[in-house]
Amino acid sequence: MTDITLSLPDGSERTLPAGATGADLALDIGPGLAKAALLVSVDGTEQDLSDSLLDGASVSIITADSDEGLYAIRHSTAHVLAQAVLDMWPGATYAIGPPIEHGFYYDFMLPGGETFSPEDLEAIDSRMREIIELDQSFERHETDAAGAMELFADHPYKREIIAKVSAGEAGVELSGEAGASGVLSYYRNGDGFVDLCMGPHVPSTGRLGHFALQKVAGAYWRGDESQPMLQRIYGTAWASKKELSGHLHRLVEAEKRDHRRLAVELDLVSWPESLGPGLAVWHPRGALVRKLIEDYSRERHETGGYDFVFSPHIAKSVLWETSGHLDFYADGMYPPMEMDGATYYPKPMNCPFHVTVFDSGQRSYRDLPVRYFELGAVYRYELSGAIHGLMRSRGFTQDDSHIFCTREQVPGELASLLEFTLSVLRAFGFDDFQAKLSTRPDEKSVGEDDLWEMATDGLRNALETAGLSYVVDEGGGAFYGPKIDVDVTDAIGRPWQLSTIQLDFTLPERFGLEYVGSDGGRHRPVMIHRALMGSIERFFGVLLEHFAGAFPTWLAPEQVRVLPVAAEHQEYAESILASLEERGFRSLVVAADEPLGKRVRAGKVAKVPHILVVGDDDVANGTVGENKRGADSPERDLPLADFLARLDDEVDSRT
RNA sequence: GCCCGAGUAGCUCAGUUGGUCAGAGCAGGCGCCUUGUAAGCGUCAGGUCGUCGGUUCGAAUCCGACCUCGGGCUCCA
Repeated sequence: MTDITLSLPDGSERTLPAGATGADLALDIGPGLAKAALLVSVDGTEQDLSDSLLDGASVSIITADSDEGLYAIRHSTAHVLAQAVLDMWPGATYAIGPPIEHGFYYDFMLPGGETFSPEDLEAIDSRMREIIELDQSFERHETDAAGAMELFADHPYKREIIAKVSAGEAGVELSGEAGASGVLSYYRNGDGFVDLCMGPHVPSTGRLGHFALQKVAGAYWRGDESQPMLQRIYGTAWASKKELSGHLHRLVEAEKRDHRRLAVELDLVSWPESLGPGLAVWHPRGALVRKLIEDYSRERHETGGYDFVFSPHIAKSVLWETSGHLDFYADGMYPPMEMDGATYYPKPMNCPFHVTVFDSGQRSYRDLPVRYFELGAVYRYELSGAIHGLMRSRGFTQDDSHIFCTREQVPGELASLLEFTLSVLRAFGFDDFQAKLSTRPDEKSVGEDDLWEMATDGLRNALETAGLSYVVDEGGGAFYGPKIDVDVTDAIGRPWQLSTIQLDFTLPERFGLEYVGSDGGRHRPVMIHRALMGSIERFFGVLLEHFAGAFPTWLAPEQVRVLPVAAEHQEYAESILASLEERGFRSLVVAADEPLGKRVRAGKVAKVPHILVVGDDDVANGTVGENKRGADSPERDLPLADFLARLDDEVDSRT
């Protein structure tokens, strides 16, 4: 047998005996690497370490430091989960168990439709740790469709997968040649447990262990409501104990930012049970912040070339027939109301109303572009299980705009629109954006191909002009046109989809909109739908989580709290308050009925950005003591004028 | 909508195998304290234990239905 020569990532070459595996290679490079090795990448494809390497291949050893390594850990942990469950529930069958962001899941069907309880999770966890302790190896085997069908004779979901894969219907893109060649792979563990799996896996169960089972949930087979409901177990898995505990800690931190919790704690919003699912009332402090957000939005639109319009909450069915909503969006609409022999629907969108405003008179090309803006409340019938605080509700207020322009104006409008969008979002402290371009859906869409193409190109150009990074979601567009969605990343790295810009050639068509061109002829305008914050309610919720309740000074419902040290300083405190209010700062004096420490704490808990403490020295010198939110220690003897100047700067710069 | 879980004072929660189990802290009212930077002391009031029905001598506790809330239902062997 001759030796084989392999190229390594650093450009060097290494020679090993023929038949050498990835594990041999890792050991040859060094014992440390051998210990850390999980997979081997061969010519860009991840494989098991036990696979023999071919002469001339370009290889690299994959450890938990890479996404691929971490994915293998999660995938293999899911495999152990299935092993434990099938071991503990005779007659149970399993479906799929992929790695996901931060972890993994596995879907099962228990005998007799039994379900998992939280106590079961503990028992499964223990069984998994036993399997890991045994350090069973993951052995890869290959077979053909018939062999696989026999092997998984008792497991209908696996058989369905086998049928699909062997028919080349699924998995081809992702599994590459495995699906296309008709070869099916499965893995067998030390104790005989077998799972259909394209791999690769870590070498043995002993390489796992830093995991936690998190929750049980129902999940439809293939995500399809008409399919059976499977029992899904979610877990998280990491390369080290430290990373696992770090992740669990981050989950706790995220929970602390939950807008539903903060909204109640900070007395902003509440959800009285008597109102119904997803319906909130805004308390004075919450309403104040919301008003500030809306005021800012109106101000920007006013200076941004928009005209304000208003529209009713309901309209007769003919409007929704003309718009196409009843054909394409009926599932998302509230049920109709019968009145005086006519049928009315609550509006799921504002666009048809804005169209009717445009259509109320004759338009000239000299009028275009026309930009209508409305903070318009819309009602959408969301599934009850989808409702979530302010983030997802059945009624919300869009910062909605519809722009009517000529085809020639489209590129310029889109470019300036995107710039406007980003500028408004930046004012609220977001500066990390990710865009998505969604193209024509396969079904349920209207309009001619060339219109879709032109619309899509217009959006793409706007993205490129703005220099925004974006991904393409093929088939993700609305029924009436392609769109751009803009996500922001919040303070703890979570993405939130806020803005949407959608081109629409069909609504002007449906409503027969026209303008008179310079040639004296009649032309059809192009329509652009867009929302920046999307839903004001949801945007408020996102801000609340982003800032963890500590709104920047310009948005804080209470900007300054003045605390007299003792009753004798009350008068001075009130004079400070007068100075603040004179300048429009939202302020409060809390009298010395309670100890200072307690009042400071109350101010901190309420997340007031500035707490002023005033005592004898301040009365004598016209100063204040400032205890600023987030500062390490208070600052004494600050001249009032200096503090006011700082406050002005802070509000002006929106920090 | 479907699966799992939860629902005790305004908030956070305790309540062992059904039998003084209707409690605590915070918040709130009142009084004392007059305070220099994250909880001073005392006292009072607050709940049909989500709702309705059932089992039982007896239910916050067990069973059923409903309501509301939470998690999940696109991540493809």
